[in-house]
Amino acid sequence: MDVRESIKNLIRDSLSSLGLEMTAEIHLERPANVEHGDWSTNIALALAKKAKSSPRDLAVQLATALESLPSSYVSRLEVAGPGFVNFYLNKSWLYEVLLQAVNDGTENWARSEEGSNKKVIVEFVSANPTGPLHAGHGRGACYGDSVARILERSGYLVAREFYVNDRGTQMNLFASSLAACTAGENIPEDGYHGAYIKEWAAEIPRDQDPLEWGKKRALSDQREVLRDLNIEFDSWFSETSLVDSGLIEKTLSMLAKANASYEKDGATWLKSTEYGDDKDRVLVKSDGEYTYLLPDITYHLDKLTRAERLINVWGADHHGYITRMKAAIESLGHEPERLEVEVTQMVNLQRSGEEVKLSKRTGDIVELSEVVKEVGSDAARFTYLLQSIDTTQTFDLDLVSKRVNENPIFYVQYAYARIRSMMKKADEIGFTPLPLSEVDLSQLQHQRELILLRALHELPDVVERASRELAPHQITTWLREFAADLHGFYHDCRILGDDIEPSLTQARFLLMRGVLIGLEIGMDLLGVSAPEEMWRDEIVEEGDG
RNA sequence: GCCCCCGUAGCUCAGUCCGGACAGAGCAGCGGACUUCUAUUCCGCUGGCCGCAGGUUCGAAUCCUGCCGGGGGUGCCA
Repeated sequence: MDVRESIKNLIRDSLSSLGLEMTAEIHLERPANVEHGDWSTNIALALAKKAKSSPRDLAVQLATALESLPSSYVSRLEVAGPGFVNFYLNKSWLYEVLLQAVNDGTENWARSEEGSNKKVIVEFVSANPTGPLHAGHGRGACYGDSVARILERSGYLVAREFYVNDRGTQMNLFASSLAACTAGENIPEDGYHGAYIKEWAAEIPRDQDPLEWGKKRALSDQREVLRDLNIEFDSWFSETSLVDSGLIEKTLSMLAKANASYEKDGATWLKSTEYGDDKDRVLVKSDGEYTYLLPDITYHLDKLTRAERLINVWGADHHGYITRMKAAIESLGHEPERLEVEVTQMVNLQRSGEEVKLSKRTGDIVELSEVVKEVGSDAARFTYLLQSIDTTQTFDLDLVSKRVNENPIFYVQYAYARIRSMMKKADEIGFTPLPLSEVDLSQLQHQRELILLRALHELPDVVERASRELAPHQITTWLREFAADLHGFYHDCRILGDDIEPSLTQARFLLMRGVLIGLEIGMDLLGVSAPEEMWRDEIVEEGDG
């Protein structure tokens, strides 16, 4: 049983011995300050009013009752502040954490069954196949992939999906831009003017259709940079396929039958205002062409047949579509909650302190591939996942590439490399780790060691939270702190050496195995690599280059 | 006008979901620590009316309301 459950049970028993009904969930938290114990509960504060007692008095009563109960964990109790009861535990619970982590290994530690194999489709990027991905797409790409990894570790069956808008107005404009360029004519005013158009136009073989060729060109370009970022999609869902299969027409008749649409001014409209939208939205234009919305609704209906949860990652410029998409889903009898739209705020790219515009249509773009090439895949991913998607991000290429000492990814990777390096050394000098059961973990008494164990214990909670909140930056934050804990330990505590007690070497080596597992899991969830070694010269060259 | 996001240290950001004990970290600045398994490290100091004003609460950075400031959206474009 987890130490937390054990303590909660103690509290529950104590409260009932005091004749108090449990009305609230018992809240156990890790105090921010270590002087406040290993665990703390505010239950006395929460129940004081009901118990017609002062929080402080109630806390004292609770503590007294707790002390009369036997526990293998609790060594000391304390009533503090306005009425907190603080638990000071003996260290066995921390040693259990280490054993558990090492027993489970990277594959299984901090994994949960919370998702109980529910199917979830994470749809992200879904950029139009009309050009390369730009730096802004990188954020959604890294976020979506990391969310998928976190959900997988939380017991979901995850599919990564890319919706390809391979038909419609934008696609036609793209094709005509390419065609115009090939023919040496001016690109239409509302066409695509990016520098890549000229390059691509020059590549088109004479007998090829610009639209089909351009689509393939764009998709392969996008796929390549995503692969560089360590992102692989399970499926690329083509909008055209929805037309071919007749599903779009089917959606249209379903909406009509549900009385969710109507005809006006020669167009077909969705009654989205009935679900809180500002205005009704056009599904079929008066010229008979579909708007983007209708195929998109069809696509979402299809996804609903394939998964229980749909998670979409959209850029901030699409937030207005959430209401209409949910309106469509709900009007056809589905629960709108099954669609969760995560909106990523803008990325402002800087280089030499100068703002760089992202617009694909002005042609003044910084492509994602440039970013990856300049700062590297790991640094790019880590940087994109450094903060909550709710905040506008300033991605400074100079900072992330040149000034490595300001770049947290190296700090974390270096922590990993240091342990690897120590283990290599251990191997060279013929060190043999004892079997788990023979290692005397009570050797681990140093503050640095205990801090590491506490941090390791947090990881499953952090993963659970990241999964619940769809927030990879929780992992990033933990990883940075955990790496700091490791560096502190590494500085103060030697592992190998003639002057170190062999039993202490064994215990610390085991500790390092546990830390390695924690780092590997964290880095895997972010999709960054865990390097065996890192050398200064190498980095300096990379930073200057 | 309406909708979404943000406003916490000089800078970049955690913490806000689910209210608790003196508000944290990195970078920048200042000062220290390498005969050791990697100093890309470590330790210390400096630095905050948590945008403003009310409200709820024993208790608010966190919840509610209203403002102010910044960004984005608001097409029979995607």
